[in-house]
Amino acid sequence: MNQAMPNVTRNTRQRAEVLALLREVEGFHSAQQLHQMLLARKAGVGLTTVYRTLQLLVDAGEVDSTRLPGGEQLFRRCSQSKHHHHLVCRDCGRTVEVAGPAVERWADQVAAQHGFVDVGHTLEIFGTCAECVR
Amino acid sequence: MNQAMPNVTRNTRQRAEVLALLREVEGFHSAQQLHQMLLARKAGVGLTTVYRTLQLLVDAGEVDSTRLPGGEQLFRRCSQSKHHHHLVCRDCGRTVEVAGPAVERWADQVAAQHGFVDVGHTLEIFGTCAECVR
DNA sequence: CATCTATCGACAACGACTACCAACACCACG
DNA sequence: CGTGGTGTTGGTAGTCGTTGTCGATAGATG
Ligand SMILES: [Zn+2]
Ligand SMILES: [Zn+2]
Ligand SMILES: [Zn+2]
Ligand SMILES: [Zn+2]
Repeated sequence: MNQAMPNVTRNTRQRAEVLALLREVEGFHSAQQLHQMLLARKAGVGLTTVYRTLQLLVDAGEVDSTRLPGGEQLFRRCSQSKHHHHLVCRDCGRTVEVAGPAVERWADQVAAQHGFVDVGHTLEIFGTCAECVR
Repeated sequence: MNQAMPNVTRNTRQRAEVLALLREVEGFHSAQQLHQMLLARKAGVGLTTVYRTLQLLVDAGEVDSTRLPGGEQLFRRCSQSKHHHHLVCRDCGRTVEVAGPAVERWADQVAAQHGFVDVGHTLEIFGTCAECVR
């Protein structure tokens, strides 16, 4: 007959391609950009699969995601697994990982002062990097 | 003949309606939500105009905007016109306006250290407010 | 190999948002 | 008050990122 247990993650060629690309790429990129790169290297991966794989990786904590002011979602494989934030170039996606212990404390403290619990935060710094200025 | 100076902001009924609504409403709402409210009160304001007016208000610093995790843009008339951030309850949407001069300086300084220019940032603190804990 | 089923992917659909453009209505001026 | 011009409106069509659909495909297990 059969048994119910729809919880197996398969090791497919497409997921390996996406992961390999993310390992070589620097900074944040959109799903569509990554898809274009995969096309360029003749990796056979559909756009839908790119989206799904990225979402899987985000859920698994393997990939960080942020959103452009326009709402577009960007993805990046992060080197650190601990909590940190990003300084991102609006034009080329170059990213610097930054840590601000003082900011973390400030955020928690402000929230506590107002009686908030289970506190989290989002913080992104945007700008144009030195390369893109020229 | 004529003179060139396309920089006059007119005082239209539609803009007054949007502003009046924003004055009565509490917390963050999407453009479409606000449009629905305007429909309900029989104010004749098109969706396009709602979007345009909100963008005007954001540019003028009269209204603050943030983005839902899904990317949808939310708007709120803020009591302060100067730069500040928000502490938002995940459950009820209650919002506290907070200011952190130290954070502002830190963000600009970090960006400058890495050669970034034209720098901006986003910062939101999320949590569960005292009311919603009970 | 055989079989089961998670996964793929081309395409359609969706939702937020914007461009278009002819009709409209502020408002400075006469 | 009229009137002219020009900033503004708004229905509609289109853009764009993202997700749903569903038959075809291909991992994994024995
Ligand atoms: Zn750059
Ligand atoms: Zn943090
Ligand atoms: Zn609450
Ligand atoms: Zn700030």
